[in-house]
Amino acid sequence: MSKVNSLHSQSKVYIGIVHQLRDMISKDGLKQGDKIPSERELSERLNVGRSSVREAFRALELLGLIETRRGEGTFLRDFRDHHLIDLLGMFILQDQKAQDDVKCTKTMIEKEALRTIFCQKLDVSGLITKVAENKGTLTWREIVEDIILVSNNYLSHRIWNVLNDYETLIIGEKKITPEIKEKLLNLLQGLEKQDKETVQTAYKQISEISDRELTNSNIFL
Amino acid sequence: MSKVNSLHSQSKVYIGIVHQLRDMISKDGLKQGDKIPSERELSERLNVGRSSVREAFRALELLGLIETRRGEGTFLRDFRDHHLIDLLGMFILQDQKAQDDVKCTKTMIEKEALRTIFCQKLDVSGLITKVAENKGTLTWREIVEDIILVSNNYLSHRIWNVLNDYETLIIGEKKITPEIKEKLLNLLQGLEKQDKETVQTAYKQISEISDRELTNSNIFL
DNA sequence: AGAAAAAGGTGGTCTGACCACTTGGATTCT
DNA sequence: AGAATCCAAGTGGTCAGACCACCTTTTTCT
Repeated sequence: MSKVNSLHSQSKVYIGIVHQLRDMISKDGLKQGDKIPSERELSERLNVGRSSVREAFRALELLGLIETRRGEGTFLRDFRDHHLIDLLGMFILQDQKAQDDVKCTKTMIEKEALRTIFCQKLDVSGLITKVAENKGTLTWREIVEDIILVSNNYLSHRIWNVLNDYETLIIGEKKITPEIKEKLLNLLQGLEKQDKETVQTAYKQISEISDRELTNSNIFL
Repeated sequence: MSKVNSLHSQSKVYIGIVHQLRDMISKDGLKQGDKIPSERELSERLNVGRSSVREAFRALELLGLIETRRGEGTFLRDFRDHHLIDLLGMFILQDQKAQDDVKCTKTMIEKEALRTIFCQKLDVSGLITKVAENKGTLTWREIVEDIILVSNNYLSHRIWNVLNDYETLIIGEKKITPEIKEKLLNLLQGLEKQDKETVQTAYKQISEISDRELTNSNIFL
């Protein structure tokens, strides 16, 4: 009984429920979109009050990890869908230093991804095709995300996503101009041909172009 | 009345409360450490049930935005102290690949910190003294943390901390052997003398030593 | 004055009661 | 039989009230 308190000795019940939930998810192999036991059932199963279950649910909901639908139930959400950033942005927006940190860290991840792709000679031919054939539907985010995905570090990808969300919230979406597209192709081809110089130059150029636009956007803040 | 629902038409009350809280914080100029009105008071002021206030509080608490102390009250936390990543980690980092990703990402942050320190010629003399005079009380974590702090990217620091916690949990704490201490001093002095070669060599050596020990530890997993 | 006890405030939790909404099966109509 | 309707059960959303445990402050007792 009351596994909630036995395993994770923390005081708060709702924290215990969060942990239980996580265990339950991994043990039962629940995937995104699957249904989670109802509040009432959980409260019985775990010997806790329904309100405590709700507290845990609401916390996870705000984090974007679950989704509740009135009259239907509670469901696991696609982890990629987090709206963490709305929240964070809502509370942190003011801090200029934090914004700089976000930019630095994001850049770091991007560079590292490029480095990894370069050093491990990972295949980017698909990406080149994608960019080359693009007819305007491609977003900047999508491309950079693809690049990071090729580098095959899911964690970095997640962090980058969070940071990008945050930045987008403040600055807005970056557009792909023909100019950027060209540099982007240079960069990708540089990766493919193992041409370090080209990659570095292209990346630097893209950064400069972006910064130029960012500065413009910033005026309005 | 019920400002909660009037302004932000969203259905859920607790979401409205989160927004109200945000407004309240910026309007009253609350800083980290300041006390937030009690659950009972808020529930009266906003014409909502106390349980709804609690749901909002628990969500913000899990996000690390507020802190509650039984018998005392609820307080604002350092916004930059969010444990977003902890949460993500808790739910996402479960397999071997994820662990590799953690190591890569952690290394990336460390390297970037070194790069920043090197390029911006930041001062590490204090660190050198600290390491040199160390009488065994210094932990590996502390040193690397200091290095990252010198690079002055708080966000990276937070992420690194989380990743390090995660790794420590799985692998255990790294010790500082005389061998590592020596390489560490080389590295720091390299930074100070703007000697790129020394820094790179030292970092590589330290990595190798660490990996050797990590491999040993891993046997027991 | 100092120590001990009581009072008041605060978060932590549970219970029970409604409400609003969705769903699916039973009922009714054609 | 088939289609449209209705209704009961299940689920989340919210509230009110009751305790408990804990901390601080005040009062009381010595």
